[in-house]
Amino acid sequence: MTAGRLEYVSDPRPVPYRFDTDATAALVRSEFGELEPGSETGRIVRLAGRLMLRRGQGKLAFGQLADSSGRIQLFATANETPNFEDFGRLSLGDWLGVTGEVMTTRKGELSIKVLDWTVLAETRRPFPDKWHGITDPDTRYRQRYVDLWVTEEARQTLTTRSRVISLIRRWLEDRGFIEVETPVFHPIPGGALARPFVTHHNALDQDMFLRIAPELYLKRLVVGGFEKVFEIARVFRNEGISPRHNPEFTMIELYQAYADWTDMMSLVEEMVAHLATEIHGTTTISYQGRDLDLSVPWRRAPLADLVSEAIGERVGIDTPVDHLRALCDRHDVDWKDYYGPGKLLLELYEKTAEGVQWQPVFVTEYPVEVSPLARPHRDLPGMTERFEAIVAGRELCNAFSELLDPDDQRERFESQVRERDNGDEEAMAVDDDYLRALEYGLPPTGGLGIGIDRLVMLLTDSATIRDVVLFPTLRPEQTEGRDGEPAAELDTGEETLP
RNA sequence: GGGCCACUAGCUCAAUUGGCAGAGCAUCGGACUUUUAAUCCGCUGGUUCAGGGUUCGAGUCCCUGGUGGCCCA
Repeated sequence: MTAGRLEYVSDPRPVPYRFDTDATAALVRSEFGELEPGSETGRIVRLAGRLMLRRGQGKLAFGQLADSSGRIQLFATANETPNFEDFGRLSLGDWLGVTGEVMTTRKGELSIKVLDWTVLAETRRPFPDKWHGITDPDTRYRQRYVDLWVTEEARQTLTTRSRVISLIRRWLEDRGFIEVETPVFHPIPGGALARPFVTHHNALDQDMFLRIAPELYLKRLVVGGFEKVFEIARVFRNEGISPRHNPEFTMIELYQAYADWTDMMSLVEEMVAHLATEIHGTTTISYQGRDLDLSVPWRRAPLADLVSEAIGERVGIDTPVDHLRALCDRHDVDWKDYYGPGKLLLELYEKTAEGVQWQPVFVTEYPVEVSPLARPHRDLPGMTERFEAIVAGRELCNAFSELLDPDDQRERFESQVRERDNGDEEAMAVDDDYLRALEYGLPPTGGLGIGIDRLVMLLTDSATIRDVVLFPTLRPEQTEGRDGEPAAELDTGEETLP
């Protein structure tokens, strides 16, 4: 670390409080991309960014200025650049504000001839190798502020993520959906089968749960008359970390009154095809070296059919429990005594059939037993009008015709409580206020939840969710205080008992 | 939770059979008026993840722990 390096520069000027720019690297390129070698344009521009390459050349110096749009060469001369000696002493990574003339060098490289410059911030820490960057994944995620400068794919992927979310928002708003915000603190965790994070509100002296899904609040809003709503919701699930799981992740959930699950299928496939076209210009993309055809329509296949196909014999919700258990044993699936046929069928599906699907498929007809918020299938007893979209072997979304009947919903909740008593820590609890809302009447409604992180993984060809999350959850670093003492414990304001 | 692998300078990586811890880049000093990861000369820079063990001698072998990656549950 080089502390206070710029104190030794012969003419240190104070770091300004603001710096006006009127150009970016990309703007200069697009406007002057086709200049002949040796051109001088007379056009003066002001831009700012980090110095990422530097080449001293005696009475000349070259550099590369990087901003959020890209990079462009800086050209400094002893005659025309103020404080030329100091310019040559800048470190890779220093932030600069530059005023200069757009020109090309003798070799034809588009450049900014530096006519004035100022340091906007010095880097006290050396930047990573200018060619190799950072390869250690842990360092990349922990020091994303460095990674974004030295790993071009990271910058592009995370920029694409922002773009995807923006496109989704616009696409839904164009279809009459309104965006809402519902509570993150839930008194009762609900809306999904997952273990929550628990926290505590001191003034209310009450435990709260970070939401595992916004579903029940959004359906309350449909009861309240918001006919088309969506929320881009950060949700929190207290489970393991893997290439496909981050404890906090982003879902988009939407609800549409007077619609059913078939409307949700159309909506998903059209929206995803739209996103692929906007991002890639085509609905046929490549993911992890394999083609992925996102063109509408996607295949539809009942869950029981896919299981039957995978295990080579016909099974369904009416297959005897003993036989389903035997099949689970044969396919190395753990089961519990309280599992009914629906749960056994789902476990078999997840073990044998889900991962082998590559092209998009709507897996339809989920058992009532494992779908406590979905409406019973209009034709098939024991089934619900629920589907998941599987793309590249992974769940992309979950959707259904919403369960409307408060009496049925209460029974489903109570069945969940029995599962919890049996030891299933992911089972739901009874939410009386939600039942009260249903008693006021929820109209026929289609609901849908999409995992944004996984969607962005598909659209950016990312192998791990950590590559599409700016700051993925990591174990805390062993930190030290300034004097090498262990860092002070965080004071939570919690009163401790004597 | 289980298995396998990795961890060496700020970054990227070497180090033969267990035998003086090295290079490139960055940093720092110097040369250079058209460079393109510039080039050239020089100087710095190490708790080899931590602790223990074996040994005349450990980056290397053994044990325990840490962090990360991949796979499985």
